[in-house]
Amino acid sequence: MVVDQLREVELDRLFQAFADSTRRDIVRRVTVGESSVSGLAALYAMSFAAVQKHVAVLERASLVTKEKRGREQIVRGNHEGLQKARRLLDEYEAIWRQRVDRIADILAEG
Amino acid sequence: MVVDQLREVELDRLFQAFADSTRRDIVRRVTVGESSVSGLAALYAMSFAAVQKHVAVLERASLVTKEKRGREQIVRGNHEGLQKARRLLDEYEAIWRQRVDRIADILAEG
DNA sequence: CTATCGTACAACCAAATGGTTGTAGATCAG
DNA sequence: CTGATCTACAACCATTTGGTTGTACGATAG
Repeated sequence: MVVDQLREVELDRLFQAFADSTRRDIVRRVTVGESSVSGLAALYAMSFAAVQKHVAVLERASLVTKEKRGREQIVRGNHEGLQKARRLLDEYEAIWRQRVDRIADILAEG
Repeated sequence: MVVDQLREVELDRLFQAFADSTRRDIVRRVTVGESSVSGLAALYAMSFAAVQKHVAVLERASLVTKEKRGREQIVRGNHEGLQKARRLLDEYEAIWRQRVDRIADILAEG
């Protein structure tokens, strides 16, 4: 399925975005309350440009949105991306539970 | 906290492991039913060594276990790693919900 | 015993990642 | 207007990643 290829790329980006502790921290912070890019940059021991790149990665993964306000760029958490990741892991868990149930069935038969 | 640094590295590995569609597929398959490394390798349009590396990444992330059986190496899904990832995303969702609730409270007051 | 199978691992390569510095354009404060 | 602030983006660099091929070795089948 062609559609699923898109979905796979989307998931690649999603999990890739989560695979860095600075980015996870940014998601946490902007979910609690919005912040400018420079506001975020002040929190980490790295350059502004580095933080800017992290925000860009999160934006591409739909985990965060950016909105211009004056000369600042306001970053906010985006629930949708989060839900997508959770839903996938839920699927995996469901598969796992099915397997456990099947084994339980086999044991019950024996 | 020093302990949390370990946890962060662990999470890096976990999400990094999920950030590849081949690896997600492997997790799905070996969760449904165990498989040898060569059995898995036969499924994908890449070399045995490449699949071997993917399995190693999953093993390091505790998403999969390997066990020698004769000359084969049997790969199985590991529920623990999956749960860890889900729990983290649950945390994020909880933070989000708190925020939404807070906004709802503010609106209720107004 | 010998050939084959399944695995491990090293060496190599191209591309992506995570960081840097530097330059330049808006926007705001005084 | 001038200077400071916030952002964007390019160029560069080291390391990691995802793939390859080739070699070696234990376990199994005939």
